[in-house]
Amino acid sequence: MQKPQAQSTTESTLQKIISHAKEYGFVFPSSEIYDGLAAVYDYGQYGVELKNNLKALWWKAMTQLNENIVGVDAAIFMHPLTWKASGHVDGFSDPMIDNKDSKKRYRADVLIEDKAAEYEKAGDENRGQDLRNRLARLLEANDLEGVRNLILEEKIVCPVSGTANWTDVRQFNLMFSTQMGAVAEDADTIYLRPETAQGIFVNFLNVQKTGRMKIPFGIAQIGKAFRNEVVARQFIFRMREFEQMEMQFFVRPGTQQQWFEHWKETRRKWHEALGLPASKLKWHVHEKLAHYADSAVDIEFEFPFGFKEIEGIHSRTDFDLRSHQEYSKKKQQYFDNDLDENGKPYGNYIPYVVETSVGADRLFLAVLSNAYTEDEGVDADGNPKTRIFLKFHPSIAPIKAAIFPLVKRDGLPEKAKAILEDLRYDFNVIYEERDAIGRRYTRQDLIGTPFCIAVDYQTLEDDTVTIRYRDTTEQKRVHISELRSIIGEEVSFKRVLEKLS
RNA sequence: GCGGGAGUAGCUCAGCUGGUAGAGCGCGACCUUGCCAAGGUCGAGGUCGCGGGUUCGAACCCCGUCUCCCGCUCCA
Repeated sequence: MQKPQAQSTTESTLQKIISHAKEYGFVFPSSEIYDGLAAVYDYGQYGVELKNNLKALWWKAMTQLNENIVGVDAAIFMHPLTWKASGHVDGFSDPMIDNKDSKKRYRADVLIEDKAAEYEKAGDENRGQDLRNRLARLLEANDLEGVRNLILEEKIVCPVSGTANWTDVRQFNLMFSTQMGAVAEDADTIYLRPETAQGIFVNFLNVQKTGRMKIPFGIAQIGKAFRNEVVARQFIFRMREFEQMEMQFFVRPGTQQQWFEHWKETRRKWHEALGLPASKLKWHVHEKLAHYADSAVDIEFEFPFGFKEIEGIHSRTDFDLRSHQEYSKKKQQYFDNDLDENGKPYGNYIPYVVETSVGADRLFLAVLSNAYTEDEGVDADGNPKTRIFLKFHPSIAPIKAAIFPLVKRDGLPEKAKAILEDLRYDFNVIYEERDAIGRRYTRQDLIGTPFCIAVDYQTLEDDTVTIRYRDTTEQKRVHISELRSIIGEEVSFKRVLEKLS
C-alpha cells in the first residue's frame, strides 16, 4: 500500500523538520515510552543547547545592553488574587456548546447574544435586553445548565444543521489549577501562571525601589507558562507548557506610543540579526484589542505552515498595575522628578507599560525551520545526493566546533585532543574519531555545527590544521594558535548584537 | 471535543486470501582505509502503539483506547 501523499510541500517540510528534530536529538515527544503526552515536548541534547543559546542571546540583548532594563525570575505559583486582578479568572474561560448533528462548536454566550441582537434588530428592544440580562445573571452565577436551558427555551438552532440537538454547556478554562498545602480541603486553588507578565507587575515596586530605577525602565523575565489549550497543534508551536521571554517597559503616561514604536522596530531587528530573513517576517496589527491594550502588533514568521506569531508587542496601558493596586490595596505609583514643559515635576502616576513577549519555543521552531537546508549535490562517486544541514547562526549553534584526527593513529588523536582541551573552556566543542572523516563532517552538518577542525599529518610538522565551513564545505588551513580567535569571532554574540545599534 | 489520515527496528518503509517478522540506511566492535554519508566481517535492536474479542493460529479481521498529523472549534 502506498503512503498517502502529503497534501502540500509545506506540510511535508514540517514533517521533515519534526523527524529531523527527533532523530538528531533536538526535540522528543514528552514521556514517549508511555505513548507521549498531548502537546508536551522535551528538548534533547542539542535542542537544549540551542534553546539555551537563544535565551542567553535574548537576555543579553534585553538586559545587559540596556542600562535601564533588569531581570527577575518570579515563581510560577502566584497568589490567586493575581489572576482575578489580571482578568484571567473571568476572561480566560469560555462556555462552549456543541451541536450533535453538525458537530460544530459554538460559544454558548455568543449564540444567545446573537439571538438578542436578532430581537433588537426586529424592533423588540425589551425582549433583547431582557435576554442579555438573563444571560449575564447565569454567567455571573456560573450556571451552565441554565445557559443551556436558555438556549433551548429560545429555540436557538445551529446555523449549519438547523437543529437544536445540543450537548451540555462546558466551561473551558485555559488555566491549569492545583492545590497548595498538604490538606486539600483547606487548600486554596492555585493556578499555574498562564503568562509570565504578572510576575513582573507584582514586583514592579520591589524592583523600582531596590534598583533605584527611573522611568522609563524595564523588567525582563524568561520562564514557563501554562495554558490548557482546547487544541494544541503544530509541533512545538502551540504547547500546553511553554516558555516566554518577555520584558515589561514602564513609561510615563502619554509616551507609550513612541515607546511602542521603539520596541516594535528594535525587536524586529533582533530577529533579523539572528538570521531570520526579512522576507519571512511581517507585522500583524491587531484589529481587536485585548482588554488591557491600546495598541498591539505581532511579529510573524513564515513557518512551514504559514505566517504565525513569534513575538507580540503590546501597549498594555496602566491596566495591570492599576488593577493590582485595586485588588492589593497597595499603591502602585511612581514619583517622577523630571520636569514637564512648565518646569514642574511630573509627580505621582501609575506608569504605562509596553510589553515585548517572545515565545521561546516558537523562536526555536522558527530558527530550526529556517536553518533546515537541503542542498542538491553529488557524492564522491558523482551520483546525485541531497546534503542536509542546519544553517544556524554560529552564535546559537549547539556545538561550535568538532575536532577530528584524520586517522586514528600516528599521534593524530593526541594532537587533536590537545586542541580540544585548549578550546573546551571557551566553546562547546567535541572530539570525534570514529568512522571516515567524510561521515564525521556529515554528522556535524546534521546538527548544525559551523566548524570542523581536522588534524592531519601536516599538523605534526607545522602546527596547522584545516578548518572546514559548514555552509560552503570549504576548507582553510590555519595555525592552531589562530583557532581561538577565528571561532571566537564567529560565535560571539557581539556579531549579532552589534547589528542592533 | 468533532471529522479525515496514520502508528511495524533509531529513521524510511515492506510484509500476499490470517500460518507467531524483514530490507535499506543508521547504530556498536574489529579489520582495511584516510578529506566530505568508502569496503569487509561480526553484532545489538521489535511482545508489530496499547487492551480486549473472533480463530487451532492475529502485524493482518472486529471492538475499544492512546498518541501523532491535517481540517473544524478556540486562541490575552
